[in-house]
Amino acid sequence: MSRSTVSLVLRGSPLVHANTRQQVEAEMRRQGYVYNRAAATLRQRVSTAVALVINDLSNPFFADFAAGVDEVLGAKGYVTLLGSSNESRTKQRQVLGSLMEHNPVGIILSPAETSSVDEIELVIGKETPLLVFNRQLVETQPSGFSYDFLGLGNRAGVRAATEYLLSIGHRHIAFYGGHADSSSCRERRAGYQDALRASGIEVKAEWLIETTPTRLDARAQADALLALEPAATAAVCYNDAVALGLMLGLTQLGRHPGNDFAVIGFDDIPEAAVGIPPLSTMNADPRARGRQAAELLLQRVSDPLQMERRSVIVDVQLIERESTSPLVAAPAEMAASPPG
Amino acid sequence: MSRSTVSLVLRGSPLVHANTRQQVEAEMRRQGYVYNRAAATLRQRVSTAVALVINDLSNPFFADFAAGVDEVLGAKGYVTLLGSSNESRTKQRQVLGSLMEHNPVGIILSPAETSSVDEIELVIGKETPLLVFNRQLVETQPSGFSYDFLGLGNRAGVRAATEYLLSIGHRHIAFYGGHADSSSCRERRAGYQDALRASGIEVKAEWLIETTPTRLDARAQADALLALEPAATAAVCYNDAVALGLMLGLTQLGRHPGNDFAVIGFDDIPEAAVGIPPLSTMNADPRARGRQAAELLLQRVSDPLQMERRSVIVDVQLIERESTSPLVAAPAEMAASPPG
DNA sequence: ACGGGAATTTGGATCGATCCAAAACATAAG
DNA sequence: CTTATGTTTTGGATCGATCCAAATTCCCGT
Repeated sequence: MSRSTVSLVLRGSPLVHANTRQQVEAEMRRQGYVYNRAAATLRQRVSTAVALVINDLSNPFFADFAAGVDEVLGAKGYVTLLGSSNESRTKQRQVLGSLMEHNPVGIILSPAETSSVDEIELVIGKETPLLVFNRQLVETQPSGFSYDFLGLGNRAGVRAATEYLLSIGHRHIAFYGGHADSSSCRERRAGYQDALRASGIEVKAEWLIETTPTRLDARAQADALLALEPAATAAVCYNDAVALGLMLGLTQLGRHPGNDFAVIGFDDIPEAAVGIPPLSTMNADPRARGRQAAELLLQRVSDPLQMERRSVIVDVQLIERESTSPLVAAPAEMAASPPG
Repeated sequence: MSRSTVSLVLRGSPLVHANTRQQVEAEMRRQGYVYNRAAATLRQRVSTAVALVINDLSNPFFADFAAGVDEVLGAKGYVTLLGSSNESRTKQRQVLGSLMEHNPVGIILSPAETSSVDEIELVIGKETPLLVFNRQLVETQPSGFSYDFLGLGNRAGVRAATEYLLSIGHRHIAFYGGHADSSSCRERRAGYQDALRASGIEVKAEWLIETTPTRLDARAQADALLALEPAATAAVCYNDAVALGLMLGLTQLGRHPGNDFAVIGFDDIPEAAVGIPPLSTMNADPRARGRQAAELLLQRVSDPLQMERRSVIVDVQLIERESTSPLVAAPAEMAASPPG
């Protein structure tokens, strides 16, 4: 019964005799022994931890994503080290630094806005595999640093949303909300412009309305939409939070979204299905994205150098609800489709 | 420049000379050195990790709670080890076991339904401080095992909600939704009964209507409410999901919640504010609860034996919205109204 | 220049698990 | 009984940081 034999039992090695194994296991139970993974990690230089850093955990979209990540990591025997940055690059640096001390085999990062490649590399080094989710990192100078990326089809998705509005007769369509300096907002705007251009409609700057990506601000600035000339009859929104805020704002201004104005969002957060009216939007299935992110990272971990740097863009799906009625006002219809 | 000196620098010890410290720090930067906390933990037998196990991360209530926990832990230099159990006791056991291998200084657990004290103790031992959130653990046999508890004032909260309905004139009030075998549902029902009894109203069994705690089932069973004799004019719901489902169901049955029927929920999830109509509910501020849980646990960690086992119950606050209108078509009597 | 107390540095031993090469044991064949 | 062969077990060395007691250096007053 030497240390070595016990260690073999711990690792489930076939080298130990069945009898010996049983004795050891009995004694472990008797003592209430718990495996010390830190010690194993120290010796083997391979941990079973993965760092997950989220820019905004209280956003259900990212919370769901985190749940998906943890689901897969847990199933494969990894432990999730959680950190949240609250969109602060400083906090993000601290959190990453602190997590790095635990030697994670890889990192899944949903970065704070405007994070740069360099600042991330500085903290995590070149060795630890990194998977970036949702937002591209700002690349100030060409660096040899390589990471995988999982993102939403922002551009294609918003293009589809816009084309849908066009298909039901709208011609005066604004793009509402978001900060022009965030990469996802730029991409979504591009999709909007793609769709309009493809239909031969000129895109005017004043049809791009900026707000902070919150319900509150979106609601406050709703009047900017109605001030357009000619008046907009529909808006493609940066995300659902903005869209819901916009619908509230429009209602307060005496308009009836879903009736005399069409609104479409992005994300399909749970509130979207129960909004007033239920909000049409683009669904990205964040939990599935979380699972996918974990899978991608683990593939990279098992094979750090071989594969090319990957960039996976996932298509989002149109969810038609009542906030997008056809342009020509039809007799009011009863809602028939139950929310998911 | 021996190992020992470097170690002193790492720990920020005042024993090292300023010059030496600078040299060492310069060399660390040059090498891109990262501290190996596993090694330190191994020697000191004190980790900086806290395990956080959540029963349902995709529920915004718990996601927010987790965000609050991580906020405080991160600020105090701890790392959060995340695990989610998806309400499965088996998964919960696995996750706890796996996290224990990382030697956390403490555990914050929002337990899966019907988890027992014994099964938890079996996995985590008697040594690691435990803070249980939201649900009491089932106690099958008296055990010396001790843990702290942070919970919501379910009973007092629902009592307040019910009293509020009474104060605006309702007399036929049902308790709608939830499973009678979950501890939070029992507590909330008790609060409902407290309020009615205090007003001298008899509580009949058929006024307690069970559903699964989901929007879908709550919607499907709405007719059970209207079948009561005399018909209910108001319902206190197990939680917001149930309340929102109920409102949908009532609407489909031709009723108008907030107009000819009062509904009040519990939790104040984000959807509540944008429901049709906006839902009155009891707010528990999950993020603040998360912060509080982290504080409580860290207090215990810093002083494992001294303090008595604590059980903190936090009051929830009434949020008045439009789903609870006063009873208008009341059959006369507006006698002695209960204290507001 | 020298003793002495304070300031600073240092070499082993240690935490718990793993690696590795070698030892001990068992079994079958010659 | 020995050799050969395969099966189990074992003792040191190791990972990186910390602890601790002891050694070294520094600085001051005489």
